[in-house]
Amino acid sequence: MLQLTIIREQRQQVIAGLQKRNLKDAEQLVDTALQLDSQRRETQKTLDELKAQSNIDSKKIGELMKAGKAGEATSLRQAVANDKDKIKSLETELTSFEEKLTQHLYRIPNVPAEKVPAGAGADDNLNVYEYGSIPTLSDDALPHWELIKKYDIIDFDLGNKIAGAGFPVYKGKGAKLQRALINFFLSEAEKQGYLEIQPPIVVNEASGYGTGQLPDKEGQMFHVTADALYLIPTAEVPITNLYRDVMIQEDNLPIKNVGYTPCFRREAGSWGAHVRGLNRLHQFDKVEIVQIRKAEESYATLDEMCAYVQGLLEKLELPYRKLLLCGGDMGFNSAMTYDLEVYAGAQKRWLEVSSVSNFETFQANRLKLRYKNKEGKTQLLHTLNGSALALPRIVAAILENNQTKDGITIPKVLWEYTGFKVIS
RNA sequence: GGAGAGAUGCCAGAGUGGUUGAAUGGGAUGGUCUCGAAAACCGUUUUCCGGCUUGUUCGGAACGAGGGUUCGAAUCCCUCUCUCUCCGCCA
Repeated sequence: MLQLTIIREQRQQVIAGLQKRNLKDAEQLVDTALQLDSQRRETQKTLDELKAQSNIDSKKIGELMKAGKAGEATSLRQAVANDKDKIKSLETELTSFEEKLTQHLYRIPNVPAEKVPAGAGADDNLNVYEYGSIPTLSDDALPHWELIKKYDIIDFDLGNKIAGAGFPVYKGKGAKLQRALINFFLSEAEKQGYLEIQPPIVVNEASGYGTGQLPDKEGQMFHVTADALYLIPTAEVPITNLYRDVMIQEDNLPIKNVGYTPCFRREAGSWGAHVRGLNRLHQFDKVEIVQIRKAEESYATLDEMCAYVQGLLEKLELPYRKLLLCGGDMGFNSAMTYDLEVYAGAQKRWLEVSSVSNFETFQANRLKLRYKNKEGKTQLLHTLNGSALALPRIVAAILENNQTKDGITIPKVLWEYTGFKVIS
């Protein structure tokens, strides 16, 4: 949620920023917020004055009663009673303005950072870096959904039987490869100073609002209605919400957390012909890194986090490219996002395996996540997160790119975690 | 699942319906003292919203949450949430 003070003080910049997201009604969104805000303030002003007078009168009544002059208090009591009705209706009005304002602010996405290019969609993203060479596979190279059958390591039919489409079952070396990747990612993160967190994989409604999944995206989460819980779409939600309503000691900054969790996504309406095999699932595993930083260092941190994720891909010997997302392709909450995509040789496609974002104060404002600086001033912190990494597409790329006549070779760096070097 | 107890500031813990934003103790922090430290003593110590004369300023709000009674509620009433203890069940 954007900070109202910023909308007030930098109206033009906010509008211009939102327009980079290809929002046509940016100006109207901002001005409606400003209008609701000024109505709210006006109402509060009158209300406060009325309450101040009524507080004074009540105090006087108290003094008169103490002094045993109950008779003299009668007329004052009448006056206060009259004001009470006005106060009540003004309070209702104020609450309604506040409610409308909050609901409205929930609908305004974050303002993209200066470096973010304007654009409507994926075509306008900037390819800022490429690593490795595109693998040249023989003509009979198999896509991963064939390879998993050939080696019997991941079974979609079994998953379909016990749960539904998009819930694969990992077997034997397939399961071990999952476990190895998770351990590899967690160990690497720990070496970088991230504290491992194992959070619940369901969250309550307040947490959904805290990180911006709610309102709007409830259709994308599995909802346990009987208990008012949501299955998490990413570890970002529980981990970032650990710091909801928290005033952080400056000495404890920066905060660096890493967590492995299964992730659940309904992916309603996003199934198409090109979404096969592991490319898109309802449940998948992911290791997520989260950082909480002071405003002045958050962009350096964004670079640092990208560099870390890129390092993982390089260790896994996967060719990748790094995209700076344009305004129109960025998530609702983000101020700046880099996507990392690996190349899957048999599908001949780039697959997004990580998305690293700086949310600036957008989440912190909702979360009330703050710290007190050296001057004793309370300030919102910046939140950042990134996948490091999402498993299924990494597995897909490893399977496709590393296939040989004798089986699939496992990247060296994983050997100590898998205990085997080849899937055959 | 059954029975009971409770929820107050950074923590512990008071609080007859009328200067209680809140006693007291602890912690933290500034100062005095000291060569330095401890002790002692004296201060300070929540957050949100609004106004303007942007100030060591004025007003409003907050004692789990939401309602109600009252001129006035931390204090009385109702609903909800959560925590703890005991019993039952159980990985």
